[in-house]
Amino acid sequence: MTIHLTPGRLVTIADVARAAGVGESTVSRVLRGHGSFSKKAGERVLEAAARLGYVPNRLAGSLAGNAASGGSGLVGIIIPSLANIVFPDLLRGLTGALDVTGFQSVIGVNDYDPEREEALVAGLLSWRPAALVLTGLEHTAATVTLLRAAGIRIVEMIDTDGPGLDIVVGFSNRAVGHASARHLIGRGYRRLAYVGHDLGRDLRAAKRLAGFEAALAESGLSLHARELVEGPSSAAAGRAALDALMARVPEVDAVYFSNDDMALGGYFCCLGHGWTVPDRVALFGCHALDITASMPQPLSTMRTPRLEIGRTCAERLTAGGPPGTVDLGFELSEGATA
Amino acid sequence: MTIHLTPGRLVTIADVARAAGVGESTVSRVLRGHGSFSKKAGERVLEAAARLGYVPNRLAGSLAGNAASGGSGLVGIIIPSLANIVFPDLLRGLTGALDVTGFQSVIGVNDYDPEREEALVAGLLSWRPAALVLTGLEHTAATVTLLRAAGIRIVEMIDTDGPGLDIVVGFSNRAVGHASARHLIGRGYRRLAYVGHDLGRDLRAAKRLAGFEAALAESGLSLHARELVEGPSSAAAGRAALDALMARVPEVDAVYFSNDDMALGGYFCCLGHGWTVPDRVALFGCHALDITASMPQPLSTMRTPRLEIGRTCAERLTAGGPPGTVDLGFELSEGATA
DNA sequence: CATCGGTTTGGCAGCGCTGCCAACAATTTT
DNA sequence: AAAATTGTTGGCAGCGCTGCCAAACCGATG
Repeated sequence: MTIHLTPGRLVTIADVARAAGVGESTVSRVLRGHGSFSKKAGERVLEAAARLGYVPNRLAGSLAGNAASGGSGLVGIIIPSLANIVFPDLLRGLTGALDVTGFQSVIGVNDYDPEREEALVAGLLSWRPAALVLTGLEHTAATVTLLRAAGIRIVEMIDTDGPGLDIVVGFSNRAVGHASARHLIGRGYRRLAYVGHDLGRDLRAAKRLAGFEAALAESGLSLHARELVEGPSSAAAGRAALDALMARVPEVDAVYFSNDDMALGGYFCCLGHGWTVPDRVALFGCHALDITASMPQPLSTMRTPRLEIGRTCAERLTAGGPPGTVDLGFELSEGATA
Repeated sequence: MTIHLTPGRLVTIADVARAAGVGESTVSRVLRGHGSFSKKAGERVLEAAARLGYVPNRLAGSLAGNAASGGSGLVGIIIPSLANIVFPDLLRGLTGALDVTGFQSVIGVNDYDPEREEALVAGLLSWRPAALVLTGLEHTAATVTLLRAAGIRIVEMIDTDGPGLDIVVGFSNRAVGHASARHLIGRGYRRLAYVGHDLGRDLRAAKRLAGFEAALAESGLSLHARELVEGPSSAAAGRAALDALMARVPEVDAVYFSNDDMALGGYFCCLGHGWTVPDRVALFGCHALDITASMPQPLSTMRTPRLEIGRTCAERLTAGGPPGTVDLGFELSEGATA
């Protein structure tokens, strides 16, 4: 049982109406700047609301007003993780743009688990959000059913490799992997390895690897080795994995990492062993995290437009345009490690 | 039996009641497992709800139940930034623990701006959250008024250096700074400098510096130099700042950074210059970010219990205990850079 | 002074749900 | 067999707000 610091009822629109000597509807009109009202009524309402410390109850507002039509002014957001700065970046873009338009963000974290996503979608829908933002294109059948029945805008962000439900904003992870391989091949590397984290869960990383391998195949090459670690991406995992990989297949001349934090760990591994980068081994990451630009040798990686993705999601959601995919692309960050 | 629904309208409890051949209250009772109902009624309701794809409307539920009972099942969270992994970590602890108890998190980011925090508090309160979680102890007078009037649980997290409004969960930033200085002094460093970011905005960092300087004073020392950069903490800022600092006051033998990411940037600076750490200059950070544990020389820093803070906030919020401060402390992460 | 277009206003019916209560059914007790 | 007990059930009044509508009001016009 929650202890209330101050007892009693909160101030309602009826209280304000009484205090201002007007009707409830007038208060509502004044407070939302909707419809017409006299200057005098406006002043009295504003004064009374301020004096009483009125805070509108959007729960009630949403129930009454938009029940059938629009939505509640809440936008549900589901991301797979908060541990990898990539997702807070998306969130940053989203909340920044959403705030401006008066929407609040309700977030859920599904730990890369589709079942968990399903539960979160159901939970979020119960708040009758104006829209839902999901990460990636892969969802359970039940999730899709829920989403379809909800009748609201859906955005799937980050990944454009496949059909979306409504609006899709991101970039092609396959193309990122492909371009990364092209870059490494262009630099003359031939014994390429992959170091990554849990591919069964991080499907975007899996798509990047698929694109990477496809590009290799086009050049008559194939992946020389791979080292996968359990669990999420991290510098520690990247360091340990590169360590194991190089012990096992020392002839590897370039490594593609699933993520910049993995690659940073790899770089630390090289520093620890005294290996020169990129001569002993070249390193290539993904996402261009801020940190990796400050390395003594800036990491060679792909800059993905995470903030813009978030921002664009918010815009499309509120703009009311047609469904479709927005590909925001990516950009080589040349660096000095590959 | 086929139920005809008006297109556009979502399934309501009344639809389920009709389909199951029971009353609305029975549906409500079954769906929430509240009160008593027969096994048969339970089955029919569950079947009908599943068949129709019923998703409860918590907006309506909260409105109805809110009068006496406590809150909407929404918890508002305000953090200063998403760019620094410290705050996503807090969020992770919070949402993780909140999810389990059926609460949803509504988040706001105030960019270290108290005015913005005030606006966010007002906005969040309009959703009648069951509780509000803020970062730090410093708020505008208007924010405090709003918070007091809201009559809900308030948690202020991360900082325990001062009086809180209700529940406070965190650690003493002053003590962190103090202990960091003690460590450096104990190691024999005497020409200590500080490298930090915008202190006017990040008040916790300012408190750490105050504690640091206090410890120096106790040992008859004082800060030998300081280098402050505009804007938020980042590796790039740390690198640039250490660079500038060492050019200006090369005799410095140890540097205390406002944050681990700044310290990481400092380490990169040293690597770039070929300075041995800690012999040429010792580095000490704050927060023990995962990344810094994987450095060739693990960073010397203070581990702050961010996940636990988030988790504890969630627990206290839902537990209904008395107001008070929970100091979760911190821990030296000895590392090899100081 | 009655009439008229326009503006301003308050009352009231919901929005979907829950809590309460009275009614009813299914037991058990006497 | 009647009474007392326990277990179920549906109806209905709100929760605070908004949208709609008819009424009241305004100055200006004929």
